[in-house]
Amino acid sequence: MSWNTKKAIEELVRGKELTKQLRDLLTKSLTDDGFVNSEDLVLKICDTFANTLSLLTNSNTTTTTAVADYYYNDDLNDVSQKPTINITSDGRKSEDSGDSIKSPPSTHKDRRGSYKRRKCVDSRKKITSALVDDGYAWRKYGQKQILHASHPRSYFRCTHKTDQGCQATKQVQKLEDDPPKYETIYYGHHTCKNMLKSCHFMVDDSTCNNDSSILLSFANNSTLTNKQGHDNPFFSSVKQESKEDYKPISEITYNGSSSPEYLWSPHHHQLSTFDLSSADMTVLSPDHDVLSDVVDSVDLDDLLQF
DNA sequence: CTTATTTGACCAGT
DNA sequence: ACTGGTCAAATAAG
Repeated sequence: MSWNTKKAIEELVRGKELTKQLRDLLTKSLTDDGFVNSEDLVLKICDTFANTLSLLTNSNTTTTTAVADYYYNDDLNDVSQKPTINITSDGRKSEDSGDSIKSPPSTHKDRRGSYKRRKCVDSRKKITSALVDDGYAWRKYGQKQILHASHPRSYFRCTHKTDQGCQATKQVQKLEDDPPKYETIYYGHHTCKNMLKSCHFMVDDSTCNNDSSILLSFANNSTLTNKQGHDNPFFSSVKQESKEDYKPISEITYNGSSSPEYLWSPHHHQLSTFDLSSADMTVLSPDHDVLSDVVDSVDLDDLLQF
């Protein structure tokens, strides 16, 4: 068993334990109104972890390694066999825009644009078929028409930049119209505590070591509805970005060297009913993007610490 | 009222 | 000089 596989199993075990804690938390803190299936839902999440663990531990070495590499690969060039994964590893944000931005520029009143251009930044790229709510609270701070691009690029920073100094940012750009294709590039990592919007949960730090956190996206549309949050409080504050609808995603790319993020897909019907019997080893075949399935309903951020 | 978005200005890197 | 990333005033939304 490869190191990656071992690590994956370790993390899954930990995730499962954390989910159990979340279940306990939910059953205590939530009332029935609007969230009647909370326990059922979390139980399914637990099952997902259990199933994944089972798959990993029972499958052959080749398969598990492939899966693990999907998660942990930090080399952009190693994902050629996985076209939906686009990993970038450009290093760290140069010393930085943060500083130059933050430092209150002497007495000069207008220091707009006073920054250092982004360069060699730790980024994670995702390609989606529609704008996808990743669970974080973002605030748009700019939009720019990019050369040779048919659509403008939007710039977002974490809402908690000012109050918590969270440096996470992202850029979203529409690449194609038909079919719609969006590229989202994430820069930096969320250091804010309260960074999740209500459709996601974050296990309290006290339950995780090393600042690890597990994010869960309750995307089971068989038990929950998502019509602008009218039916379920867990979607109540999910907002749209750039006035465009969030729709199912077709592709996900991320930087495997950092933290895999799983996107919520409100129209994805398979995941919630994922079960071991139907998800036999064929699911793990190299031709099938099992993770894009799993990924659509579970949002794990910073699962990997380094 | 507070908070978020829009949009032109600004500036560093190329 | 051009381009892309950010700022912040103006504006919109809640």
